[in-house]
Amino acid sequence: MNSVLVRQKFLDFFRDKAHEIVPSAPMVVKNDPTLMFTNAGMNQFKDIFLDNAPVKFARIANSQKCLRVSGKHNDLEEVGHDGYHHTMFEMLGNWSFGDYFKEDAIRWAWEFLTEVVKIDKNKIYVTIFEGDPAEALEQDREAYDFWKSRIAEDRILPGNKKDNFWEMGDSGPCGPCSEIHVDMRSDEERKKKDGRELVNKGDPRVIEIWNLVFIQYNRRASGELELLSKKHVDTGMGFERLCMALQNKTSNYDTDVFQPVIHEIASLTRIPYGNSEKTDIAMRVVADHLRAIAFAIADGQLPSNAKAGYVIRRILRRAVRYNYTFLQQNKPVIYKLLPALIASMGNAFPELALQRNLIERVIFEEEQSFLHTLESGDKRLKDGIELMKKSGQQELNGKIAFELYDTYGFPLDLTELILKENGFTVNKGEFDREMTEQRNRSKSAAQVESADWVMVRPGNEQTEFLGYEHLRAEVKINRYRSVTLKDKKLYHLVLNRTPFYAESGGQVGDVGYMDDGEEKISIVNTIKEHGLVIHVADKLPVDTSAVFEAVVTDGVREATARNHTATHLLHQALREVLGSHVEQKGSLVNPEYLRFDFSHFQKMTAEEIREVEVRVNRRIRNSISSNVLTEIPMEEARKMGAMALFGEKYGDHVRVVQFGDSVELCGGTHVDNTSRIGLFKVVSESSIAAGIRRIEAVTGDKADAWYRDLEDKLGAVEQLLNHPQDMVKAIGGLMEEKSSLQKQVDNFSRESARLFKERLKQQATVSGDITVISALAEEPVNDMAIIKDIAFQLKGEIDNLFLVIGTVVNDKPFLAVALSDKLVQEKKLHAGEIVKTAACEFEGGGGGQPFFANAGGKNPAKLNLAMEKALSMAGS
RNA sequence: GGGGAAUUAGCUCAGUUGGCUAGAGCGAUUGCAUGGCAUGCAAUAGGUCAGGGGUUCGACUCCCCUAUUCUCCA
Repeated sequence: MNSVLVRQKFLDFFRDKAHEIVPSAPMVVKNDPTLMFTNAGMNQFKDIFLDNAPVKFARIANSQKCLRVSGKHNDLEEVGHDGYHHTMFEMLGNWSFGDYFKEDAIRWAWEFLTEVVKIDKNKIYVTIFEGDPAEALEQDREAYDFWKSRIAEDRILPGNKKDNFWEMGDSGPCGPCSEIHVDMRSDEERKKKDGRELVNKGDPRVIEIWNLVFIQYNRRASGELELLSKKHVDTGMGFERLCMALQNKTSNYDTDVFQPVIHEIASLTRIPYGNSEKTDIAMRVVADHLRAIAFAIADGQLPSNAKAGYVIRRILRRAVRYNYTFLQQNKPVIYKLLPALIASMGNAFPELALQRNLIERVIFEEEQSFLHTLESGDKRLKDGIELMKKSGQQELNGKIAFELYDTYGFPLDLTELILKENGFTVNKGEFDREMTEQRNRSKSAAQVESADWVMVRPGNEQTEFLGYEHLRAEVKINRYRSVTLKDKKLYHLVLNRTPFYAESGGQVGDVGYMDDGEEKISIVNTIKEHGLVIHVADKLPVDTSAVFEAVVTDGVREATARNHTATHLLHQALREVLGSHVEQKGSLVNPEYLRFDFSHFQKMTAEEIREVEVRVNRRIRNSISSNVLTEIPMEEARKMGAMALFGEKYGDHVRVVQFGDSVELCGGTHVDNTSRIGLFKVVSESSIAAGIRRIEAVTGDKADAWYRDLEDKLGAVEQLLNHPQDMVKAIGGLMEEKSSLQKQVDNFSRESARLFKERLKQQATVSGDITVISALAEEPVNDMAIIKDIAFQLKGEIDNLFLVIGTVVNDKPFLAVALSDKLVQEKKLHAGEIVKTAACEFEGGGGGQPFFANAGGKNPAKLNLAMEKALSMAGS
């Protein structure tokens, strides 16, 4: 059964059981500080489990793109070495929100596996939670009984808390789970050893394919468990594993999910798959990572140097590293695999084909830059090896290996490999110590402690957002908690209603204050977390049950709104001027300025930027009123021509913001008429990644200020030039004049230097076999650069020269000594030493090379003494 | 969020206790050679040593701040 059909059958099956089929949420998580990527199917329903969002459908099923590369689930280093670990994978899941529970979940899982996709019942084992005395939890008897009626009791295995009790995090919803395992071994092997002994024992052929989680508890921050009133089902089945089982393969990579890409790698590298263990691992790594990166980029997460973007970059780099070391590819090649990936997954995920050009360019550029990193690390390591050869060391200092890794991004295993090729080893103990230290530093720096929510007005009513119309409102506190990070203590307040806009969609959160007549609490930021609008305050009100007046700082909000509306107009103008390939890739809107990142492949020309400005400003002057539609079904919004990003959440009713022909899905705050923006000015256009450009612009007062600043500068220049008729011409004339004067000055100083040099030559006295010259340099040759120049010239012209020149610049004495090479060698004289000793005379210091040195001091009156001192050292 | 590092010619990079007249390769320009090209030979131009402060007689080099980039940890 091919993979496309498997996915389809799963969704069809649950559709028949009255489940709503929803699309995969984006792999990149927005608005959840605790998570960078979707790492399980349940992520997009977290708000429902936490009871922060209403249930729209009680039964849901889908296939969710997941990425496990950071945090609790981190499989990155395992990928490729076996047949079943992945960074990105699809999770098939069915959910019940307060609807069906253990019985139906178990019945349908069994029915799907044994009747729809027809897995042999005799190869299936299930596990149930065995209980945990420490938590006072009993064995999950219910699950056991429901299984008992379907499967032989000796195939129902008890599992411990680690395997069979699922928790979302340190706190939150949790509950026992029941796993379904399939024994994929051959008949003979199965006869030899009972499969039940291999369940959860790491045997790659006896694998868990489905986990049914029964959410019935909530864990409090204190660690206590409380029973939930509404129970939920959360299941997850690894799509790739299921395909492997159904296609009777020994590895996920042998299924039709990966084989097209692996074939392509084999043909590009001219190494057949199956050639050797090492090259096979590398090909699996590349195939897996390509998928993860391509989907991440399609979901809008570009590789970068921090946070989520950096995680993506690291995945790509791991692929490049394997490609480089084991497949001998030292040129970018991974980007060439995209067509193969699109051929196998493009149907289920159209975003891949639509963004192909961008994805290829980004991957190409990243490959190139990392290959460069590897090259320079390689060079650095080879330098270290040369040193070891000279000193006869056998083992590379672990600190050096760590430095290579930590600072230059050079992987340890590559260091070890190269050392081994040269007959050396590395001290891994030292390396690990450095690594542990690094970890501890980070941990102590990133400590955030959130206390339990204190419910002031229980009932979890949704916060009503009033901010589109109002900047102040009477509000009450629903709940609050304290948050401690490092030495700072802040308070999170959730209100029944609020005029404050929470940071979202690139627009920063509102600031302002809350006042109950007794005290004024300032709100320093507003953020969104798990569907809650959180007002961040620096102190807790004395009376949390009071009625407050909540007030948003309005000048700031108005400035932000101007920038947000201007962002929409900019987006529209860019598409008109550059073409419809322009897509939003990131946006920041704050009171100061706006920043807009978009896909485009060349630097914008000055004319294009100007044209964009003209178009935006024209629309501002046309005074276009806003037309905001709320609660519009997604389909309708698309019909209106709304520019939307991929992967809105399921069943979403969206808000559409329209200014004339500019139609966007947007939850942000806007001005009611474009004329309120006043003025728009692009202040910079730059590149932030391959195929992505960034525009920064200002509006309103800030744009005024920009032009005023320019005016001031021009005014100042004009004044300096005595108000010429044509400023450009005047400056051009000045520049020309300057360069001709400069030439004259150069000639003069060259001439005075030449004269000075001639004078010095005439002053030369011969003492023994040494030609001594000593002189004071005065205007216009009292310049150390000129003196140096003359000294080097004389050194070339006179044999056995001993030259001492003194001068005074800005009331400070200077001394230069030049010796011909012969004197240095034969008489063991050293200008640096001479100058150092002589400089003591005028309270200074100096140094230099044996043949030329200079010194400076503080007391110009003693310059003569210093020169004499220097001369006295001529020896002879 | 924390640690480490980098920023030198158009590009890629050297510059080892603070003083080597800031260099190399590629590229650019010019001239010469060749019927033309690949190319070869020769010469020339090109630098606020990221920006700002400090220490010092003297800073590309040491210290502090800022910006940008890279990298590791979370």
